[in-house]
Amino acid sequence: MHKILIVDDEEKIRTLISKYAVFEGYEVCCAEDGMTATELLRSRDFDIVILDIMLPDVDGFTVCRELRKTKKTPVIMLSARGEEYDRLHGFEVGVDDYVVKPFSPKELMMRVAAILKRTSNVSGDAFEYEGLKVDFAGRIVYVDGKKADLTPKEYDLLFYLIKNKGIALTREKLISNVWGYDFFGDDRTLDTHIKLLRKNLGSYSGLIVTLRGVGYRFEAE
Amino acid sequence: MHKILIVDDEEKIRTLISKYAVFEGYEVCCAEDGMTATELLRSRDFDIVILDIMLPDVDGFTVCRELRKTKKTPVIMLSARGEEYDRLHGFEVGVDDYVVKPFSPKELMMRVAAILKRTSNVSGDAFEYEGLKVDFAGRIVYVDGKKADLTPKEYDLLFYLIKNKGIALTREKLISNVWGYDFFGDDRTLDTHIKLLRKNLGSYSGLIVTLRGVGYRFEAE
DNA sequence: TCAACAATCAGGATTTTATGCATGCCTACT
DNA sequence: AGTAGGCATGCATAAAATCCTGATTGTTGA
Repeated sequence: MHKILIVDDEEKIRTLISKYAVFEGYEVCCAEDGMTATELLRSRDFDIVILDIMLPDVDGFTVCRELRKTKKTPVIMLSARGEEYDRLHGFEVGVDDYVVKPFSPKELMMRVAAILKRTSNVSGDAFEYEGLKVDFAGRIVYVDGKKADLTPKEYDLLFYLIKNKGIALTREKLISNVWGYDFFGDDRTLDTHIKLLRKNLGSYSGLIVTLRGVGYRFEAE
Repeated sequence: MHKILIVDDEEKIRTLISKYAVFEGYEVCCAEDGMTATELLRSRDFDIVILDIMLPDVDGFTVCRELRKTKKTPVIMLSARGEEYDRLHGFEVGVDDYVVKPFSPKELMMRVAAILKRTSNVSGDAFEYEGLKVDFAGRIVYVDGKKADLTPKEYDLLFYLIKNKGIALTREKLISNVWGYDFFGDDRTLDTHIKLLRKNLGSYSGLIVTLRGVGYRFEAE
């Protein structure tokens, strides 16, 4: 179950979003000012934050910037109509999406779902799916609790696949991203590494799906 | 052209919205009470419904709830000022957006456009029509929730059809775009792939309409 | 009804991927 | 230095999956 933090000074808005979010099955937590939000974000882990720009004390951007110093929890900004220019500003701070007030709660929930789908499993510095775990910081792969012995290339390949899970990756894309744009090796090279990687993933080898005539796709979910 | 149903008991309101909607190029239909609206919604397909809460017979929520039993046509609710609490009630019923009276017709039209844009099938990287869903990024096709197993050609063909939905595509056009300008294969080749594709689409095979002497057209709506 | 066109079918041809093995490079250790 | 071992790569072959074709059957519209 995903945890959402809703930050807005208007009680009506908080309640509205909250209701929809609970209805969608999320665990909700609210804050009405920037300081409280920052404190909550520091002490607890949320899966996503819905953040109003205009807050009584510090503004939403500051909260976001502060958050970014330690975590990369996804952020959706709520901006009042006519604050469009903030959009550019926001991306520098690391905002994931924008919704302009007055908004449709349904649309907001759709965006939340979209972002969560994109970031689920890949929570910052680790990926986990059933018995498969990848520690990005340590470059360690666990298969059913046991360390799997991946070679550098195998790890790089797996890493790229996971980072783009659910997306059809062409052979070209894989090769140029894992090997480098200047690599002109044999096409079979990729096959071979996929094979080795699959072998190492044991029962999870099926997560790497072959797309004939296209490439591969990593499927977790 | 999108079809709108306007439901309101006040004739003045209906006319006002209607005028703007026609001006924006929508096809408009009106109802002045809940029963008529429900009947219309059942017998015909609209792209969006603008629904007043206060109606002479059943209220807007009931109409919406009834509608939701069979369709997911987007709904914009019109509520009189001071009925804010209804907002919270609305989510249970599946309302997409709210507009408080008195409203600016321009704003209403903007919201209509926003919702239509968001719900009109091809929303960026996915296509959805009833139980048929195509995830373009992942090259995955879902038929009634289940993954369909398309071959590369089948997928390419479907993709091209969807990207050009509503447009009559000649055989030549299809072949040169899906196979390549230099392909001089048999005409049966296209037939065969259409057949296989239809088979994979199951109950949605009818979306691919045969145009005798011309080619095919993908129809979603 | 007839002619034109589309749908269907099955199997051989073709394309693409998987696999196993050999090679050569690089690093670490002796 | 020399050497062993690990790793990336390339190739040959095996195994699939997918495509295409031509004959045949079914359907449509004038």
